Amino acid sequence: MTLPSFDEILVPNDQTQAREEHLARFADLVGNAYPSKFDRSALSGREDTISNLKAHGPVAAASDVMAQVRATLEPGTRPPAEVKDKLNETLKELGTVRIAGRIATPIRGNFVHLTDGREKLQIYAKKGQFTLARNDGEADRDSDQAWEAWQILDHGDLIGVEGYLFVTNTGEVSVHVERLYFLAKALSPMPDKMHGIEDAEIKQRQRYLDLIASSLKVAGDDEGLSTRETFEVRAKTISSLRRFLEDNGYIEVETPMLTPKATGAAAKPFKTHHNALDIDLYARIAPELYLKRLLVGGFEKVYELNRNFRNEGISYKHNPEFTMLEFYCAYMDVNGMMDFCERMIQESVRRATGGLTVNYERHTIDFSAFRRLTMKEAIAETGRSEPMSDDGLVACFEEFVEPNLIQPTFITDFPKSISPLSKASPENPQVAERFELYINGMEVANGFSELNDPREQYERFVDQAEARERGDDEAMVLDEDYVRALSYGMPPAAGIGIGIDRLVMLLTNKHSIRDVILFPHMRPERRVEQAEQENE
RNA sequence: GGUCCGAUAGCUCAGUCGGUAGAGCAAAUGGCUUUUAACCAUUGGGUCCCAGGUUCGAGUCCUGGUCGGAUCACCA
Repeated sequence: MTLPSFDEILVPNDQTQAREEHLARFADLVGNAYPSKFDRSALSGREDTISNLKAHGPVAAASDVMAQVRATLEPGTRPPAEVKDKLNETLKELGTVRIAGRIATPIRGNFVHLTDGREKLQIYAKKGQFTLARNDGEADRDSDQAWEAWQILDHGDLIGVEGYLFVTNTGEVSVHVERLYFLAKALSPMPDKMHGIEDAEIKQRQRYLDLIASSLKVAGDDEGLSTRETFEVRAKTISSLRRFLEDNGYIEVETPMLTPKATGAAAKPFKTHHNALDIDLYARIAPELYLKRLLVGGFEKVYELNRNFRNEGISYKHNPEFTMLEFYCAYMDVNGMMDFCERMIQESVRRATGGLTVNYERHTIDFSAFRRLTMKEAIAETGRSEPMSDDGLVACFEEFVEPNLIQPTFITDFPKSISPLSKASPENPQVAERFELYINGMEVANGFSELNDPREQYERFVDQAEARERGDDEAMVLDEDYVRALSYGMPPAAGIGIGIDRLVMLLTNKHSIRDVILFPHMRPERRVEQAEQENE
């Protein structure tokens, strides 16, 4: 086996060579170019990250004062010196701040911005007025050597500074550096500060670089959420869903990802092998049957928010692994679940966006009230005649109705034949007590009254097995232990699965699932020589 | 898998009819040193995705391939 060399992984060019030289000089100047820590100060009662200082700390306060002063001035004019001087006295009394971050602008002159990934803060270094801290416990380098060090810092390096806050002539709150710390080197050059990374492949493969680019970007804020903001909304959405469920008495559980049978949904699984047991296992396609075993066991409200794996096509709304929220509530039926789902999604929209409407592509999606239609009613609205067979009904729905369901809509009364885990309606035994939620033509959720009659559940599995015999390789697989579990008595219950990636797409106005997954599935990267060898 | 489009400097992109490989940003050197995306001057930087073909000559035309994007089909 031959491993690639360091130079094959990081191909040297004029930029990396300059940075390597700077790194060597820093190693000499500070003793250790990769120190273990940097303690940030806590002026505002919390660690002085740049974001905290700008949101809650003295930087926020001073910026407010300057903003008020500026509002009284002609655009482009500098704030009066007396205002600035007074503010600077107050800031200096606060004492020393210690902040760390990535150098967000090329070094040019005395000013540089640092970023903590979200916010930027300007720092000012004046020759003769700061020293360079050593990372090996020795005494600081003097101000001449510190100035030498300042000049060989590169765009993207990670540094810490100790100094006092002040306001510049143009009114920007900055840190006057008194002590400079070198924390880590950026050997590779930073992306273009105006354009960032445009190549979708690099954005996805090297998400770290995409995130750096979005934190360095200077202008052009009309392009919607940055990559950073998109994943912050994703995190907020997920935590709001968890909070909502827990406030309503649900507990989070974890059920197997590696399962002996891929069942609980209609999908093709990934197969793997356990060596010690010498058995094949499948990455789960749904946690559903495990969660309902917990209803049998007496957990009345359970949820699981985690990945499912389906060995199928990749598209703007499909990734081989995707995040699904599934939850089950004992003694509730399909109608109760629709009510609950509606309230929960409204809450997550409110948390993510502050309101109940979302602009998505050319549409404004209004989450304030979800429509409810039976599948047949939805087809009738298109003016088409109603197909007779279940398969025809579903095909007609998927082709003519689904793409046009832009506003949040619950579709109910699915054919029982395609709903093997769902209770049949007492009024119409051919119809399942099931719904799917559609938004912007995408299925976002799927829920039903859970079938809890073990004998009927067995018969449904038999029907699925027959469909499989006929060539439907996505028909559901019989789970004997699940039938056995139902035989002990499962309370009447409703359950639902919500596609989190798709929900986040809607909340962030992203049109590809890959834009809301940090590391979406991609073909492995191959170097040219490798590809050539394999082709021979 | 089908169709269409794309790949040129570290990044963002030009490149006309087939005739010496270009710009901005970034980098290096020097100057400036309270600036607000781009300060001034100079310099360096290229497997034009890969392989083959046509041609006196290919970034450009042709064939095959790799990777990516859009879209259609299947799937949540």
